[in-house]
Amino acid sequence: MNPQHAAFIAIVRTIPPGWVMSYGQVARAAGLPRHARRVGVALKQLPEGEEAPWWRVVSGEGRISARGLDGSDDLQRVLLQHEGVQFSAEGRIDLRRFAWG
DNA sequence: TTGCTGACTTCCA
DNA sequence: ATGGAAGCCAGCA
Repeated sequence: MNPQHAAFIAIVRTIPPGWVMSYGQVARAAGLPRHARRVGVALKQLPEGEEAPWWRVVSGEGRISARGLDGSDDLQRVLLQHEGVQFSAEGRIDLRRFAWG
C-alpha cells in the first residue's frame, strides 16, 4: 500500500456521514496539494480489507466522477442520498454547504 | 527517457 | 453556463 494512498484514506475516514469532500480537499488535508488525481487512484485501488467511506468524495464541482463501466456511480449517489446529502435537479451537490463555516 | 493516461482543478473565451 | 486548454503528477508501456 502506497504511503500517500494511506494518507488519503486516513483523511477519507474522517469524513462524517452526511458530509462530502472533493478530491482536491482530501489531497490538501493530507498535506499533498496538487495530488487530487492521486486521490481518485487511491480510492479506485482501495483494498477489500480497508474500510473507508469512498462515496463521500466527489469532484470539485459537486458531481460524482464517472468511472465508465460499473454502476458504482449510481451506488455512490444512492449512498449519499441515503445519508441525507442533497442533490440539485442536475445531480449536483452544493459544496458551499460543506465549506467550514 | 518519452509519451500517454487518468474517480482532478483552474483559467479563459 | 459551457467547452476547451493547460497545469498537475505518479504509473506504465
